[in-house]
Amino acid sequence: MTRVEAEGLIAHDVLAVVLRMTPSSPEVLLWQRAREPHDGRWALPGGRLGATEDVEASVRRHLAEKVDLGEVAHVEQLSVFSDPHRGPAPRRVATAFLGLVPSDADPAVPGDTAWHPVDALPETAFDHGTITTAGLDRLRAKLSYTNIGFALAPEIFSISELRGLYAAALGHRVSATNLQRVLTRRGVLVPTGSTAAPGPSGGRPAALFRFSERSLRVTDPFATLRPPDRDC
Amino acid sequence: MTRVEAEGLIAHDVLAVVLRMTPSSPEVLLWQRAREPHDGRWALPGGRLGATEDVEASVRRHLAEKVDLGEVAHVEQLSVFSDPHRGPAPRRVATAFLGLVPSDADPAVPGDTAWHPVDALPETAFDHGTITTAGLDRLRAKLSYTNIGFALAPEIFSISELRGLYAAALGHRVSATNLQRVLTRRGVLVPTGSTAAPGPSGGRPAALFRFSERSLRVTDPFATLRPPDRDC
DNA sequence: GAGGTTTTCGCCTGTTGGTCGAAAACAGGG
DNA sequence: CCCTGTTTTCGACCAACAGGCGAAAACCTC
Repeated sequence: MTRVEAEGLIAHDVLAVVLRMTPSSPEVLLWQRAREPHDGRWALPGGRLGATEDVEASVRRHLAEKVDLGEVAHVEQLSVFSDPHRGPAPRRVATAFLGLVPSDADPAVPGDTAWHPVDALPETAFDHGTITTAGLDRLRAKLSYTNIGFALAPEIFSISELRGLYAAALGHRVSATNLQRVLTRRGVLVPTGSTAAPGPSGGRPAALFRFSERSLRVTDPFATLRPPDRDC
Repeated sequence: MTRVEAEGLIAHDVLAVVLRMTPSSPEVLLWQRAREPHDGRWALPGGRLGATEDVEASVRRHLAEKVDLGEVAHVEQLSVFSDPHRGPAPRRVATAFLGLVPSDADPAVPGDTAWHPVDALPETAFDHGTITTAGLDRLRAKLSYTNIGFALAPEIFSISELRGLYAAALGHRVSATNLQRVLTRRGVLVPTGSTAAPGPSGGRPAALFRFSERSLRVTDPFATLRPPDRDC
């Protein structure tokens, strides 16, 4: 046992599951390792926690090396991964984050970095496959009771586009009727008044919407067992 | 800068917000520090992450020093607290957990340890007040869409007792009618068939219930925007 | 203008949660 | 033994909400 291990000092990493929706499937941002351990495998972006930053600042700093931070619309903490055998020695503890990139953004990425559909991941390094799944699960859950869709969608979009994004994230079909009604009733979606140009094969032009807020908010009906009389 | 700081090695602690419901208010388990820093202030139970354990195993180990682990019905990870200035140097990162103790348990605790109502906390050490609030917020949210009440209630209980626990945790009155209907419909509550003895002033004897499962489960209606046809 | 395509909107239905009041089941006192 | 007070339970009603369907609207090309 080395001196630092005896003192209980541990290397702390931050990692980000950065997701983007495509018409067919969610994609996660991975980079290919070029050295041992796990040479050649694909890993989540991240790196060491610095001495003067908290974990969120750290993950943003490391993310900036792989993707334009302006394109990342939302970042939130996921969970700590600390199994002593999650990687080869020496031991490393990682705080994982979820990052979301709107579907219309196509940020430039370094040569070792690429988007991979989550249902056909390459061989991943360490426990990064598990962490990716945890990120997607979190997104799916929050789509139901928050306005987190703002981080997947362009500024302006039609209900059809939004339905495609929700369907890709959730993995099942979504009713456009219901989606519009639920999100507008909750006040997360507001009409812009303008309409999009119809497609090449015609069709009624789609009304365009935007999210009322572009930061995370939990919507009301989340809380069953409410206080009486709507107050407290 | 010392050698270990240059290497990015950081002390990692685990902390637990252990909550218990009383008729008047939630209580959190705190112990009084007997040395600097923050000598005399009250702190959450916890300690260093060991070399051969993950964070959950670690928090259970440290918790066992303060309270009988058999009385802790549920433990889950909350969040990482990593502000470089959350305490005096040297820097420490902490993974916080939420622990729940049923209301009928009254575990023996060491002399430096005591339960404190969360609405009248003593002067707390470091950021432990903030962490306590985060724990209570998590509990309140999960009461709505999971069966987490199992960790607050005795094995067998009446609806009135359960209503008291929910009211204490949520901070507002709860309808007994609605609570019973919602929880039984979701299948988290099942009647035992037996009834309790009436109180000293009479009254109809209360039917007794128990939770169908004593491990965390997310209940269905949580997911709005369901897949079509109830399948998929 | 006719036919095809896409989106939008109104209507209906089943489920859920909130509220209220009546009824049930007990104790104690006259 | 009946009446009152107390506590719990249950049924009924209502409002809000999500899911589904089909008609209508608004565009295209031919």
